[in-house]
Amino acid sequence: MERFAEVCELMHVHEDIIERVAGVMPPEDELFDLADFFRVFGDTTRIKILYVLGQSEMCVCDIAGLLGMGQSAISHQLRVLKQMRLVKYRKDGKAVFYALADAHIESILAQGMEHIRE
Amino acid sequence: MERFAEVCELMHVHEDIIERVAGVMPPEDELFDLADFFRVFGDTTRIKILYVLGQSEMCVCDIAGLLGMGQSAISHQLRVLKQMRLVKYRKDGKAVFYALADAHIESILAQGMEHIRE
DNA sequence: TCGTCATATGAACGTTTGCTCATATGATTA
DNA sequence: TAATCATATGAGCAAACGTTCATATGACGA
Repeated sequence: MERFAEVCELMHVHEDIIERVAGVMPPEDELFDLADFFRVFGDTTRIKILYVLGQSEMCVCDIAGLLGMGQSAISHQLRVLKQMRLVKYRKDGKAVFYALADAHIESILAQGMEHIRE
Repeated sequence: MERFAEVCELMHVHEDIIERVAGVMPPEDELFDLADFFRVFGDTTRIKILYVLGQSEMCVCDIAGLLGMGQSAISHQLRVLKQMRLVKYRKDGKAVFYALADAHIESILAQGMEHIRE
Protein backbone atom coordinates (compact mmCIF):
# COMPACT_ATOMS: atom_id res chain seq x y z
CA MET A 1 0.00 0.00 0.00
CA GLU A 2 1.47 3.31 -1.02
CA ARG A 3 -0.05 5.14 1.90
CA PHE A 4 2.30 3.39 4.33
CA ALA A 5 5.41 3.65 2.22
CA GLU A 6 6.57 7.02 3.49
CA VAL A 7 6.30 6.01 7.13
CA CYS A 8 8.20 2.76 7.48
CA GLU A 9 10.35 0.65 5.24
CA LEU A 10 9.32 -2.67 6.64
CA MET A 11 5.62 -2.31 5.91
CA HIS A 12 5.01 -5.88 4.88
CA VAL A 13 5.40 -7.11 8.43
CA HIS A 14 2.05 -6.07 9.86
CA GLU A 15 0.06 -5.47 6.72
CA ASP A 16 -2.53 -8.03 7.74
CA ILE A 17 -3.31 -6.22 10.99
CA ILE A 18 -3.53 -2.87 9.24
CA GLU A 19 -5.87 -4.11 6.53
CA ARG A 20 -8.22 -5.66 9.04
CA VAL A 21 -8.31 -2.69 11.43
CA ALA A 22 -8.72 -0.17 8.60
CA GLY A 23 -11.86 -2.04 7.63
CA VAL A 24 -13.61 -1.54 10.94
CA MET A 25 -12.71 2.10 11.66
CA PRO A 26 -15.76 4.29 12.36
CA PRO A 27 -16.15 7.29 10.05
CA GLU A 28 -13.78 10.19 10.59
CA ASP A 29 -16.44 12.64 11.76
CA GLU A 30 -17.81 10.24 14.35
CA LEU A 31 -14.39 9.95 15.97
CA PHE A 32 -14.06 13.71 15.79
CA ASP A 33 -17.36 14.14 17.61
CA LEU A 34 -16.28 11.64 20.21
CA ALA A 35 -13.09 13.56 20.94
CA ASP A 36 -15.13 16.75 21.01
CA PHE A 37 -17.43 15.20 23.56
CA PHE A 38 -14.63 14.10 25.88
CA ARG A 39 -12.82 17.40 25.48
CA VAL A 40 -15.64 19.00 27.45
CA PHE A 41 -14.80 16.80 30.44
CA GLY A 42 -11.14 17.73 30.15
CA ASP A 43 -11.24 20.93 32.16
CA THR A 44 -11.27 21.29 35.92
CA THR A 45 -13.87 24.03 35.99
CA ARG A 46 -16.30 22.10 33.83
CA ILE A 47 -15.73 18.91 35.82
CA LYS A 48 -16.53 20.81 38.99
CA ILE A 49 -19.66 22.29 37.45
CA LEU A 50 -20.85 18.87 36.36
CA TYR A 51 -20.08 17.48 39.76
CA VAL A 52 -22.03 20.09 41.69
CA LEU A 53 -24.96 19.86 39.27
CA GLY A 54 -24.96 16.15 39.98
CA GLN A 55 -25.87 17.06 43.55
CA SER A 56 -28.58 19.59 42.82
CA GLU A 57 -29.86 21.96 40.18
CA MET A 58 -28.31 25.36 40.69
CA CYS A 59 -28.25 28.88 39.32
CA VAL A 60 -25.14 30.42 37.74
CA CYS A 61 -24.53 32.51 40.78
CA ASP A 62 -24.66 29.51 43.15
CA ILE A 63 -22.10 27.66 41.05
CA ALA A 64 -19.77 30.66 40.88
CA GLY A 65 -19.97 31.05 44.65
CA LEU A 66 -19.44 27.38 45.28
CA LEU A 67 -16.38 27.18 43.04
CA GLY A 68 -15.00 30.57 44.08
CA MET A 69 -14.94 31.80 40.50
CA GLY A 70 -16.34 34.72 38.54
CA GLN A 71 -19.84 34.71 37.14
CA SER A 72 -18.58 35.30 33.61
CA ALA A 73 -16.21 32.34 33.64
CA ILE A 74 -19.00 30.03 34.80
CA SER A 75 -21.42 31.40 32.26
CA HIS A 76 -18.95 30.83 29.44
CA GLN A 77 -18.38 27.24 30.55
CA LEU A 78 -22.08 26.58 30.95
CA ARG A 79 -22.48 27.58 27.35
CA VAL A 80 -19.96 24.91 26.35
CA LEU A 81 -21.73 22.32 28.48
CA LYS A 82 -25.08 23.37 27.03
CA GLN A 83 -23.81 23.11 23.44
CA MET A 84 -22.64 19.55 24.11
CA ARG A 85 -26.02 18.81 25.71
CA LEU A 86 -24.49 17.91 29.05
CA VAL A 87 -26.67 20.36 30.96
CA LYS A 88 -30.19 21.63 30.58
CA TYR A 89 -31.70 24.76 32.10
CA ARG A 90 -34.92 26.35 33.17
CA LYS A 91 -35.56 30.03 33.70
CA ASP A 92 -37.18 31.32 36.85
CA GLY A 93 -37.49 35.09 36.82
CA LYS A 94 -34.04 36.60 36.67
CA ALA A 95 -32.34 33.35 37.62
CA VAL A 96 -31.46 30.46 35.33
CA PHE A 97 -31.29 27.04 36.92
CA TYR A 98 -28.95 24.50 35.40
CA ALA A 99 -29.07 20.74 35.86
CA LEU A 100 -27.41 17.69 34.35
CA ALA A 101 -29.04 16.75 31.05
CA ASP A 102 -29.27 13.05 31.91
CA ALA A 103 -27.98 10.30 34.16
CA HIS A 104 -25.49 9.19 31.54
CA ILE A 105 -23.16 11.94 32.56
CA GLU A 106 -22.79 10.96 36.20
CA SER A 107 -22.07 7.43 35.08
CA ILE A 108 -19.26 8.62 32.82
CA LEU A 109 -17.80 10.72 35.63
CA ALA A 110 -18.01 7.75 37.96
CA GLN A 111 -16.19 5.52 35.49
CA GLY A 112 -13.45 8.09 35.16
CA MET A 113 -13.12 8.28 38.94
CA GLU A 114 -12.82 4.51 39.09
CA HIS A 115 -9.92 4.57 36.68
CA ILE A 116 -7.90 7.24 38.44
CA ARG A 117 -8.12 5.39 41.77
CA GLU A 118 -6.40 2.12 40.95
CA MET B 1 -20.81 33.44 53.95
CA GLU B 2 -18.23 36.00 52.90
CA ARG B 3 -16.94 33.86 50.05
CA PHE B 4 -20.15 34.34 48.14
CA ALA B 5 -20.54 38.04 48.86
CA GLU B 6 -18.59 39.35 45.88
CA VAL B 7 -20.47 37.22 43.37
CA CYS B 8 -24.13 37.87 44.01
CA GLU B 9 -26.11 40.16 46.21
CA LEU B 10 -28.98 37.82 46.88
CA MET B 11 -26.94 35.03 48.40
CA HIS B 12 -29.43 34.04 51.07
CA VAL B 13 -31.71 32.48 48.50
CA HIS B 14 -29.88 29.25 47.83
CA GLU B 15 -27.57 29.10 50.81
CA ASP B 16 -28.99 25.78 51.88
CA ILE B 17 -28.13 24.10 48.59
CA ILE B 18 -24.65 25.57 48.59
CA GLU B 19 -23.88 24.47 52.15
CA ARG B 20 -24.99 20.93 51.45
CA VAL B 21 -23.16 20.55 48.15
CA ALA B 22 -19.97 22.13 49.50
CA GLY B 23 -19.97 19.41 52.13
CA VAL B 24 -19.82 16.54 49.66
CA MET B 25 -17.31 17.94 47.12
CA PRO B 26 -14.38 15.59 46.48
CA PRO B 27 -10.95 17.06 47.18
CA GLU B 28 -9.62 19.60 44.69
CA ASP B 29 -6.78 17.43 43.42
CA GLU B 30 -9.05 14.48 42.75
CA LEU B 31 -11.25 16.60 40.48
CA PHE B 32 -8.12 17.95 38.84
CA ASP B 33 -6.91 14.40 38.13
CA LEU B 34 -10.31 13.52 36.74
CA ALA B 35 -10.23 16.42 34.27
CA ASP B 36 -6.67 15.46 33.41
CA PHE B 37 -7.81 11.95 32.68
CA PHE B 38 -10.63 13.00 30.37
CA ARG B 39 -8.45 15.59 28.66
CA VAL B 40 -6.50 12.69 27.17
CA PHE B 41 -9.66 11.48 25.41
CA GLY B 42 -10.31 14.97 24.11
CA ASP B 43 -8.17 14.81 21.00
CA THR B 44 -9.00 13.17 17.68
CA THR B 45 -5.57 11.64 17.19
CA ARG B 46 -5.55 10.04 20.62
CA ILE B 47 -9.12 8.79 20.21
CA LYS B 48 -8.12 7.15 16.95
CA ILE B 49 -5.07 5.56 18.54
CA LEU B 50 -7.16 4.18 21.38
CA TYR B 51 -9.70 2.94 18.89
CA VAL B 52 -7.24 1.05 16.71
CA LEU B 53 -5.47 -0.40 19.74
CA GLY B 54 -8.86 -1.69 20.81
CA GLN B 55 -8.77 -3.85 17.69
CA SER B 56 -5.25 -5.17 18.00
CA GLU B 57 -1.89 -4.46 19.52
CA MET B 58 0.22 -2.48 17.11
CA CYS B 59 3.63 -0.88 16.66
CA VAL B 60 4.12 2.89 16.31
CA CYS B 61 4.73 2.54 12.64
CA ASP B 62 1.50 0.60 12.05
CA ILE B 63 -0.52 3.24 13.84
CA ALA B 64 1.11 6.07 11.91
CA GLY B 65 0.39 4.31 8.64
CA LEU B 66 -3.17 3.52 9.60
CA LEU B 67 -3.94 7.08 10.62
CA GLY B 68 -1.95 8.67 7.81
CA MET B 69 0.16 10.66 10.24
CA GLY B 70 3.83 11.12 11.00
CA GLN B 71 5.73 8.77 13.27
CA SER B 72 6.76 11.60 15.55
CA ALA B 73 3.23 12.83 16.11
CA ILE B 74 2.08 9.33 17.05
CA SER B 75 5.04 8.78 19.32
CA HIS B 76 4.36 12.04 21.16
CA GLN B 77 0.73 11.09 21.68
CA LEU B 78 1.61 7.57 22.80
CA ARG B 79 3.72 9.13 25.50
CA VAL B 80 0.69 11.05 26.75
CA LEU B 81 -1.43 7.89 26.69
CA LYS B 82 1.33 5.98 28.46
CA GLN B 83 1.65 8.61 31.18
CA MET B 84 -2.08 8.37 31.86
CA ARG B 85 -1.76 4.55 31.90
CA LEU B 86 -4.22 4.13 29.06
CA VAL B 87 -1.79 2.03 27.02
CA LYS B 88 0.89 -0.48 27.84
CA TYR B 89 3.74 -1.61 25.63
CA ARG B 90 6.14 -4.44 25.02
CA LYS B 91 9.40 -4.28 23.12
CA ASP B 92 10.24 -6.74 20.42
CA GLY B 93 13.58 -6.00 18.85
CA LYS B 94 13.47 -2.59 17.24
CA ALA B 95 9.70 -2.42 17.37
CA VAL B 96 7.53 -1.39 20.31
CA PHE B 97 4.05 -2.85 20.44
CA TYR B 98 1.36 -0.84 22.12
CA ALA B 99 -1.95 -2.13 23.47
CA LEU B 100 -4.79 -0.81 25.60
CA ALA B 101 -3.90 -0.95 29.28
CA ASP B 102 -7.23 -2.47 30.31
CA ALA B 103 -10.82 -3.12 29.25
CA HIS B 104 -12.02 -0.10 31.20
CA ILE B 105 -10.96 2.15 28.36
CA GLU B 106 -13.06 0.56 25.67
CA SER B 107 -16.04 0.78 27.96
CA ILE B 108 -15.50 4.52 28.45
CA LEU B 109 -15.19 5.02 24.71
CA ALA B 110 -18.37 3.02 24.16
CA GLN B 111 -20.27 5.12 26.66
CA GLY B 112 -19.13 8.28 24.93
CA MET B 113 -20.24 6.90 21.59
CA GLU B 114 -23.63 6.11 23.06
CA HIS B 115 -24.06 9.70 24.16
CA ILE B 116 -23.18 11.32 20.86
CA ARG B 117 -25.67 9.15 18.98
CA GLU B 118 -28.94 10.14 20.61
C1' DT C 1 -40.39 54.12 33.69
C1' DC C 2 -36.01 53.74 36.07
C1' DG C 3 -32.72 51.37 38.70
C1' DT C 4 -31.16 46.96 40.00
C1' DC C 5 -30.01 42.33 39.61
C1' DA C 6 -28.86 37.71 37.23
C1' DT C 7 -27.07 36.14 33.22
C1' DA C 8 -24.93 36.31 28.53
C1' DT C 9 -21.57 37.74 25.34
C1' DG C 10 -17.49 39.81 22.77
C1' DA C 11 -12.73 41.24 22.76
C1' DA C 12 -8.26 40.76 24.56
C1' DC C 13 -4.55 38.23 26.55
C1' DG C 14 -1.65 34.72 28.47
C1' DT C 15 -1.29 29.70 28.57
C1' DT C 16 -1.58 25.24 26.75
C1' DT C 17 -1.72 22.06 23.08
C1' DG C 18 -0.40 19.26 18.97
C1' DC C 19 2.12 19.22 15.05
C1' DT C 20 6.67 19.38 12.36
C1' DC C 21 11.48 19.20 11.85
C1' DA C 22 15.84 17.81 13.35
C1' DT C 23 18.24 14.84 16.05
C1' DA C 24 19.13 11.26 19.73
C1' DT C 25 18.75 6.49 21.35
C1' DG C 26 19.05 1.75 21.06
C1' DA C 27 18.67 -2.54 18.73
C1' DT C 28 19.45 -5.24 14.54
C1' DT C 29 22.07 -6.76 10.43
C1' DA C 30 25.93 -6.71 7.20
C1' DT D 1 32.22 -1.85 13.72
C1' DA D 2 29.32 0.69 10.62
C1' DA D 3 25.00 1.24 8.51
C1' DT D 4 20.19 0.91 9.02
C1' DC D 5 15.83 0.96 11.04
C1' DA D 6 12.05 1.83 14.71
C1' DT D 7 11.18 4.77 18.20
C1' DA D 8 11.80 8.78 21.36
C1' DT D 9 12.53 13.48 22.35
C1' DG D 10 13.44 18.65 22.30
C1' DA D 11 12.67 23.12 20.16
C1' DG D 12 9.72 26.01 17.66
C1' DC D 13 5.41 27.58 15.99
C1' DA D 14 0.55 28.19 14.95
C1' DA D 15 -3.95 27.24 16.69
C1' DA D 16 -7.13 26.48 20.42
C1' DC D 17 -8.45 27.37 25.10
C1' DG D 18 -9.98 29.65 29.54
C1' DT D 19 -10.06 33.63 32.12
C1' DT D 20 -10.94 38.59 32.84
C1' DC D 21 -12.96 42.95 31.83
C1' DA D 22 -16.42 45.68 29.90
C1' DT D 23 -20.81 45.75 28.32
C1' DA D 24 -25.39 43.97 26.60
C1' DT D 25 -29.80 41.73 27.57
C1' DG D 26 -33.86 40.96 29.85
C1' DA D 27 -36.67 40.50 34.01
C1' DC D 28 -38.17 42.27 38.34
C1' DG D 29 -39.45 45.85 41.93
C1' DA D 30 -39.95 50.71 43.38
